[in-house]
Amino acid sequence: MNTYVDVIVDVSHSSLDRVFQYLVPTELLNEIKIGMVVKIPFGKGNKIINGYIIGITNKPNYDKSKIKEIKSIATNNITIEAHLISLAVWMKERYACTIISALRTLIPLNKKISKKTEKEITLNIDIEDLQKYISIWNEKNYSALYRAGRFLMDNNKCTQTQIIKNTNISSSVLNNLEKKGIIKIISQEIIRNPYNVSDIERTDKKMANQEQHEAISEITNNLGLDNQIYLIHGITGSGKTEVYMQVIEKVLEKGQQAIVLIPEISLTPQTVRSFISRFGNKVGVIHSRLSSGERYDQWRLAKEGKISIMIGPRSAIFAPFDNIGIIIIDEEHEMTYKSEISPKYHAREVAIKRAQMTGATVILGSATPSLETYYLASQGVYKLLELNEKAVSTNELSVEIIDMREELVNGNKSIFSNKLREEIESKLEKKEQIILFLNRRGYSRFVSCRQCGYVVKCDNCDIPYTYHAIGDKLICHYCGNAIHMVDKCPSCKSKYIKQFGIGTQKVEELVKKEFPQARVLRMDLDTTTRKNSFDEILSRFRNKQADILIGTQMIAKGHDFPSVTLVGVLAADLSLYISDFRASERTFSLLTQVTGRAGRGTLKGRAIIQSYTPEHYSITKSKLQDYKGFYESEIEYRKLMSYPPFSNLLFILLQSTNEKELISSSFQMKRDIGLVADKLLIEVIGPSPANISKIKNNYRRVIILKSKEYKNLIIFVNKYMERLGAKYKDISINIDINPQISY
DNA sequence: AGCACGCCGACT
DNA sequence: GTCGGCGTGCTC
Repeated sequence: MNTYVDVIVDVSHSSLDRVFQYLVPTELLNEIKIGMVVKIPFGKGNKIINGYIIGITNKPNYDKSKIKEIKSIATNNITIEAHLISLAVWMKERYACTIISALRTLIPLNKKISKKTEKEITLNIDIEDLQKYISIWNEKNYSALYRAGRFLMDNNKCTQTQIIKNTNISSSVLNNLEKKGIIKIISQEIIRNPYNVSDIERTDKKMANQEQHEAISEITNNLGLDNQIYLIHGITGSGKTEVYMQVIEKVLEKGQQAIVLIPEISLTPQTVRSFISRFGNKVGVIHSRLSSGERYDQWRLAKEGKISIMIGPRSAIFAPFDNIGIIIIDEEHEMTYKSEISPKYHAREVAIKRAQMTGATVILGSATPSLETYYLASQGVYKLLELNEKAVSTNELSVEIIDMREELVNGNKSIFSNKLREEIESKLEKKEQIILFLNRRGYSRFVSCRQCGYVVKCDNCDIPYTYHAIGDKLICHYCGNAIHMVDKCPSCKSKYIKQFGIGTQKVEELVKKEFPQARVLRMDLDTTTRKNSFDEILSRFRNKQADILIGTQMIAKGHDFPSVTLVGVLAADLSLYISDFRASERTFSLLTQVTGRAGRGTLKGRAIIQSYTPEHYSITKSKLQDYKGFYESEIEYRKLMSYPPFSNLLFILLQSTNEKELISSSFQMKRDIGLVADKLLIEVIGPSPANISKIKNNYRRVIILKSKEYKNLIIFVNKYMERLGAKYKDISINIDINPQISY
């Protein structure tokens, strides 16, 4: 009887996103397995492409005479776990992507994958004989040979790179030594290791405090019993990592594996270090800057069972483990968990799905959980575990909010309040360190009155207007409403109304002017483009080669600077009044994080938050580090406006170089969508200019579809998007469901 | 997607 | 007569 396989072909097109059947040649009968990648002839030209086996059968449901044979098994012998294939199918349904694009994201294929080799040098003669050679070389002034010999005395086994680097010889010297029979050179395959595990000192587990202990036993007692999802809401320094690690220890004892997701390794190096120092070479690390080869090595180690913990960014959720006990998502509120390229999956959602398929437990951890997650925890869908005590006693942090409107009234027009200036001077005098934070991200600007703090907002939406220099206009990005730029405050008639646009560069200039004695470092996207510049700046600051660090949100994450005793937030409002319903959430989270940088050492910490709207709840609640208070206010707003978690948003991004055509097409498309939206319970918002209305000569407009039912948005996409694409083929259409940043 | 087929106009 | 334009349709 013939054996056939169901194959997904490696071509990303919706019309090919279905099963194709192939005949298994007899010589491959015993090798073929579900999850395998095979080479198959495809199409009229019988072009050889990759195919993914997702099923095996004896009864083909296609004309037998037309079924072709598998050519061979793909190199690398990559197979995927069966449940990962189901996961890919789920991703197709959830994210309206092709199965093949889902499969591609979870297999390290289609990239140049090579095994890396390194030459290993071994001494081939006795030490005494080497000693003799060395004296001869010394006598005859063979300096390169002499240096190499001296190095080999101490290291009779080393790699070629090591000896070349340490002795400054060339490889021809090594070849010479090999010819003389003094050394042996063996080419060996090495596993690229992005983190040098052996360099990190091992540490034992710490004593858990009462709270940590309770969390650990709650989770470990229920491991494997159900697919419980936990939310650990733990304040900064409450020791979430210790809880993760002790849970993982139990998981490993059961012979199971763990996946730990972190937002971005370079931002949370300490988390990675502590995992490695606890679990050593059981840990695999995926780094965003890894080459595809390095990535493949980590993947293979997981596949072969040589590691049992995988740490990495969102893609690490696809680690090829076959017996997962726990999936941990640290800083679960971070937006990097949502992929911005197709398939636009959210790692948290995928993690929960994968856990459900495999019976694993999920831990979501954060000091400032996303509204979506905390809402589900409050509804009892997730189990909430709270860590309110500091695990390590740190000094108290006093946070003060400065009303910048008053500063203006008192004649202070500078970006520093009098209080902040005093504090900076005093800390400089005491040789303590200072962080100045200004989140100037993207092009976001808002228009505000310096007299009364009024922010000019759209009448139809609770969204501030965005200033557009072209036409000197104020435009609402949610409904497209536009008014002319105001010349005086609509609220108090003051003429001190203007758009805000101070960035970190300007701050650096002003700091140098006002505090000429201070040594200043600036860290933002512009100063960290070079490789390693990120670490360079951080370590220079940590080594006290500077007094003041000025930076954007990249300095807010879990860095430990024991000598920092003052954090100044120059303009807390910057991230607040951008055209995004998540602005408050992000502001609160950011302020909580950045103020937490002060007082981590033995000295008392202080934070000063400057704001033009100090009464806003995301600012007042961050002063008290009061997440629940913030949540209560924010969830009310979301409910009122019917934003997530009470609805789902589908962003349709339209782009074209032809502005006129784009505008008319966008209105026409809105009408087209309107014809079918009602019966799917979808509300259509827009079209309006995108937040960035033109990028690289492409004009951008957005239509937003809003629905309580996620699946209705998917139905809409599957049923109508292709048709819309065909109708409006001159404009580019991109969709994103529940994006983390508004377009 | 990507390739072959095919049905038309401009050439050797 | 035939070379090559791109519109159409199919891929196990």
